Amino acid sequence: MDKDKIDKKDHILDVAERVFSDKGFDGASTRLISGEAGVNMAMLNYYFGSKEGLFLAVFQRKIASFQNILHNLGNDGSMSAWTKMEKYIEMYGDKVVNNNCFQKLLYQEMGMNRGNDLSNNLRDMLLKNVAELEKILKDGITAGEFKEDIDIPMVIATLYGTKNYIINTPMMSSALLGFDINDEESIETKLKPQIKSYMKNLLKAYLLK
Amino acid sequence: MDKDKIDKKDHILDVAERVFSDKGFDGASTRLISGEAGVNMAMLNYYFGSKEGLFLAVFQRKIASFQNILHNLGNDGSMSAWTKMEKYIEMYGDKVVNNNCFQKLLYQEMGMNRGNDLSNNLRDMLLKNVAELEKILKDGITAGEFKEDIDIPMVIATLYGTKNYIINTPMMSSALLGFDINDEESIETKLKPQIKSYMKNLLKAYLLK
DNA sequence: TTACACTAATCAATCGTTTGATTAATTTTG
DNA sequence: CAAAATTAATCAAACGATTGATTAGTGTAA
Repeated sequence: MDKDKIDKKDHILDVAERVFSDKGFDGASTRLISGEAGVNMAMLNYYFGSKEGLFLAVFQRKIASFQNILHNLGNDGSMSAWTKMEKYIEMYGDKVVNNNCFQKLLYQEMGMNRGNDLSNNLRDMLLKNVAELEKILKDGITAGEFKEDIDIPMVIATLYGTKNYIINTPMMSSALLGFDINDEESIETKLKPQIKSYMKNLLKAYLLK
Repeated sequence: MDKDKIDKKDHILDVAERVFSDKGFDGASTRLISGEAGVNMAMLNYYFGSKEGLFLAVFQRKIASFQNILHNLGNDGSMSAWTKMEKYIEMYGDKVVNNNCFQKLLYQEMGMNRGNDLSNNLRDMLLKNVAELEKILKDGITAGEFKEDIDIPMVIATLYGTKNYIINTPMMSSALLGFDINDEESIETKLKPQIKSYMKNLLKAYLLK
């Protein structure tokens, strides 16, 4: 069946996503990926053309799902700007845990100075999400809800930077927070509530008049 | 002269620091590093034993200088907790620009899940810096200067995370901020003042009663 | 001479990729 | 329908290139 093929490709992508995010692009060999996925090495090239093609496919699979999640939020006129921010924080707090291995991979690659198209694609993708945030913040200012002198780009850097710091340096954040960042239950019961609550308080204090 | 040897080693370390931070450990080949440094490939092993030894040496050279910078701050009783925080932010804002290529390398390596001793050493080193911040924040609470329900680990994550986000993903932050993050003059005249001012305002709103 | 600094050449290992052969599945043909 | 032809999926083996590392030898200064 065709279904099996898709499942198999998907399985390879799952494994590749994990291995890439652990070892980085250069550190993850095709032998390791194929080995962990339980498929023949040649299948990677058969399906994805090349190692870079596989890497790209890992991202492209996710990009679509990220695309239109946020767009509805910014254009909803019935909510106050701050309520939108709270919704945004809620969503982003959930994304932290669900896709933390992909998020790690994403920002790892963004940090590299590869001349690839990939880097540009990723940047544009992220900028779309960021644009929604910008819109919410600007609307909040013009509506008189937020202070006029808030630093929008920096707020965005804080929002994503705080999250990245926690999930990208688990050794540090585990020691800081007092529980294991890599443990799924701890993430669900401790990290998610904590980061949501903190971020709301932090931004409430900074943004609201 | 022995001086020449030291200068040469130092030159190699400078180059290695930059190349490692650009390409990552696995992506940076010894041929590339030696080529950019203008030395024979074998000199890397001659001086540093191995590629990993070179990598380690890049860090060890910096670690010492980071060690005792912050310690004086926490134990100065004459300053208020908030003044200490401001001093901390000033210092950290300067560090952003001066060592941004090393900082990138540092957190790149911290993100990797290598079982190395290096990762543990780096974590311990960073935790020492973090401990000073923790002390300032705790003292501020007991002194009645800061709110009692502030989330100390999260504040630290925000402080370092915001900085890391900006310097580790220059493609994103350049687009966000509207100027080139990699341009030294822009960093000096724009980024440094902006990040200092923002971080003070942000934390003032969140920390102070 | 002796110890050190340095180089070109070379090493085995591993890299990503390609190959030719084999099997499984599908389509076409009689 | 059944046989033949075609395509897709999979594999072990090997490819050339590159990796980090080592060697044997050259030059140099004390």
